[in-house]
Amino acid sequence: MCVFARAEGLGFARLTPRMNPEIRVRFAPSPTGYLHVGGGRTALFNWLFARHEGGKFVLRIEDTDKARNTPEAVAVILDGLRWLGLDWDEGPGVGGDYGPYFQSEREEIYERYFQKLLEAGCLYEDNGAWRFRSQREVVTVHDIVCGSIAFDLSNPQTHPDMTIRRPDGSWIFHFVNVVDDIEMRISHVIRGEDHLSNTPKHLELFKALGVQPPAYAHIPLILNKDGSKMSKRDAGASITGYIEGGFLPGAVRNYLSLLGWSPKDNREVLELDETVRLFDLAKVNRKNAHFDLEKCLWFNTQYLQKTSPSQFHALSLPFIEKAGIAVGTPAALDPVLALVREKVKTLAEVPGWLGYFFTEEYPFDPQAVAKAFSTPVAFERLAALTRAWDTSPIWDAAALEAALKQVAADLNAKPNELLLPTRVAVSGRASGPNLFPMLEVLGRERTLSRLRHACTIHAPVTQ
RNA sequence: GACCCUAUCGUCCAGUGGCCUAGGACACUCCCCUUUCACGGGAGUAACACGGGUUCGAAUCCCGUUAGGGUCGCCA
Repeated sequence: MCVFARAEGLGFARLTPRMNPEIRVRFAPSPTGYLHVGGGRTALFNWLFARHEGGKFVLRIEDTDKARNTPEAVAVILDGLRWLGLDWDEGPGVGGDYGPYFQSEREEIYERYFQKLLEAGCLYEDNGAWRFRSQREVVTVHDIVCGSIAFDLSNPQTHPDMTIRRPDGSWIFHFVNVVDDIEMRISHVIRGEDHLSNTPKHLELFKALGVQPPAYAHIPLILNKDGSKMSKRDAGASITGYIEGGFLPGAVRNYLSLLGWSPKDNREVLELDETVRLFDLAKVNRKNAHFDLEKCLWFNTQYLQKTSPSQFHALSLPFIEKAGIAVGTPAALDPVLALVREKVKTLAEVPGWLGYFFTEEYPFDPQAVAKAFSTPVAFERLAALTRAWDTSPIWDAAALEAALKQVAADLNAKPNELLLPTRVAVSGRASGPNLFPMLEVLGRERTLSRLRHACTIHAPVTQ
């Protein structure tokens, strides 16, 4: 029998007091090869709580499953958290007083606690594995988010004794999780609601070990927009997807912070320090959230618009380089970026808008060509426009616009009948930045040669 | 199946017994701005799951039903 739990009728009275009044939370991911958006949100809430309370945010890697534990899989998690701006006070890379922070390196600790439970008679062997003998009680979870919930563990059929150690000596999640939370002096466990039903088991372990359990806060899950469970493949499920998709960390952080929590005053675009200031675990709601990529994109545009030109430049550059666009000097890129920045929702969309600024081999969209050059007069007009611009003493947006209007008047055409053909001729497409500023940036030489070239290749072959 | 959680516009959040003929945001529709597409400004469509209670009064409290989610592993 489990003597810790019996303790001559004193029960919880002889529990060891926690020596630290300090707030300490932890994010304890398993290195599965990707960081789930729900995990990112859990980490975020832990981090926000720690920062709000002036406590410590600990990162612990739960890599007891040796099979799929690789350095790459760990790196993905670390990179994702760093990208989101969630710095940890203790954990991989930064150390701390309660390490090591990889479960695979904490073997002796688990062995010690295992012996404790064994000596207390709380364990029994089953086919080589070790099980924890439940006290078969009603265990009540006092949860900051969910309230008090009673779980009746009395029926062994429905609540079998949990296994804590496999025949090969490796450890099971419930056990190491509890041991580490004790050893690392965790004061608040903030995790996904999928763990709520596991919590009574964890509480039994704490009781058997004679340690007062931490406070719990189970936060709602993030599901797909249709309510199904988000898996790796689903859009928006992986933090890496946001990094590669050209999202800004602040935007994703802001969006995720509002899934299950809000400042209660209808504000949505919240700076990080403001979120830290206002974050309140007790005000987290209990309803699962459905993920909406559209809204996340909207946040991204909000944050994108707040970047300075130089920030936008720096942020865009990796995506431009990845797209293989040779931009020449940074100075050549800036004016183009200034034209294009209001058109994009993500950094990944930047290259798509500026390709034709940096090559003469830009493609022509067939639909745009059909629309712009449907009639032979389009070429006459373009030719007249080309002549007028060729002799324009000044090459700036205002001059170009004035000249175009004059040409249109001379030709008895409306100005906007000249705009689309011009745009398609110089860019190959029907939409883009404001035309005249765009031509100003493009420059006289390239604009004129493109106009002539487009007339040559798109003019009717019947002439 | 058992146990647990949840239930306000399509989605995310407000709303904790009377301020609610339910508010904000995303999306959508329309209008304005615009010599493209966007941006921006304005307007609009759209919800208290259902049924019982409690109460002078319920989106708000209670019960049931239904629906969704979670857990029930020698996964984490």
